[in-house]
Amino acid sequence: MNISEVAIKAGLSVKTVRYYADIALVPEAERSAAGYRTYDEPALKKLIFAKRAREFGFSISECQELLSLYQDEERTSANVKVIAQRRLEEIIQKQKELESLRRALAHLVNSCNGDDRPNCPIIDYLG
Amino acid sequence: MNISEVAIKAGLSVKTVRYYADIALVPEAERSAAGYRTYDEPALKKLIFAKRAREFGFSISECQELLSLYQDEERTSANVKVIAQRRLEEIIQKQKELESLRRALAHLVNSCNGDDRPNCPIIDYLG
DNA sequence: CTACAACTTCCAGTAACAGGAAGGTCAAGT
DNA sequence: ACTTGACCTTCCTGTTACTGGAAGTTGTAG
Repeated sequence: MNISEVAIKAGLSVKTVRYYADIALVPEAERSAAGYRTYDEPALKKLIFAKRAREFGFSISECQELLSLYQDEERTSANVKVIAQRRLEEIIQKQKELESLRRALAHLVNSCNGDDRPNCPIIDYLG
Repeated sequence: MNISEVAIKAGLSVKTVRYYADIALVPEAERSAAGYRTYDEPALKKLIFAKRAREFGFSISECQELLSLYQDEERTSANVKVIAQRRLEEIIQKQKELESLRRALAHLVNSCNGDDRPNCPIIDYLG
């Protein structure tokens, strides 16, 4: 497969696939005589894996770790779980922050008349 | 006030205050003979305003808009409210995304034994 | 033989700063 | 007067995970 075919199958952009090859996250399988990147099934699977991991918000380096574990027959599920749990905690933390922001901002927005006068509790709060 | 004093009072780093001056978000009030940035009370207030707005997740350019409105006696609260409401919607949208991520990831983490065997539903799901 | 699509590398830009180098300035202590 | 050390300046690089675009090469269809 050439890069555009594998990109479509993985649901990634060509740019992203090339980028993943550059940073050695998912290297191409081989190069054609003309220097074109070519991908095989295992490489495609890794791209799909990387894509899903990224969707969960794992960083590139976490994706590295996860991909290593993915390919490691000797892996332990404990190792995988630690990484996932760490990410889960981050998500929960972020949720807490967002919820407190949402409450405060919603309160301000609700108390703002939104009319043509200058008086505004949002501005007052910020200033 | 020199930059470090105003930075402390605004709860920002010196680097950030300098950056805000560079991008003209909150310019210094004047320069001393030696070329030092000096800040007065109004400048400090703007820095504090910018800091609070950033904490709500407003982008720098939104902070620009809000600061203009802050300084505009002719502003309408409607204009302010539009910006805040837009941000509120973004927060709510992000919350939805995070909640769906959290659910999916929590489910995977819960179903993973986390032992010394390679079998792992997290890896299975990603692969 | 000629388009034209798809490929390549390389460089710049994004957001909002942080880190650090090289050098000028200021106030205090000797 | 001199030195020391804290604080200031500008300028450049790095961060994250890509995206956009330029310039040049290759593959393929008509």
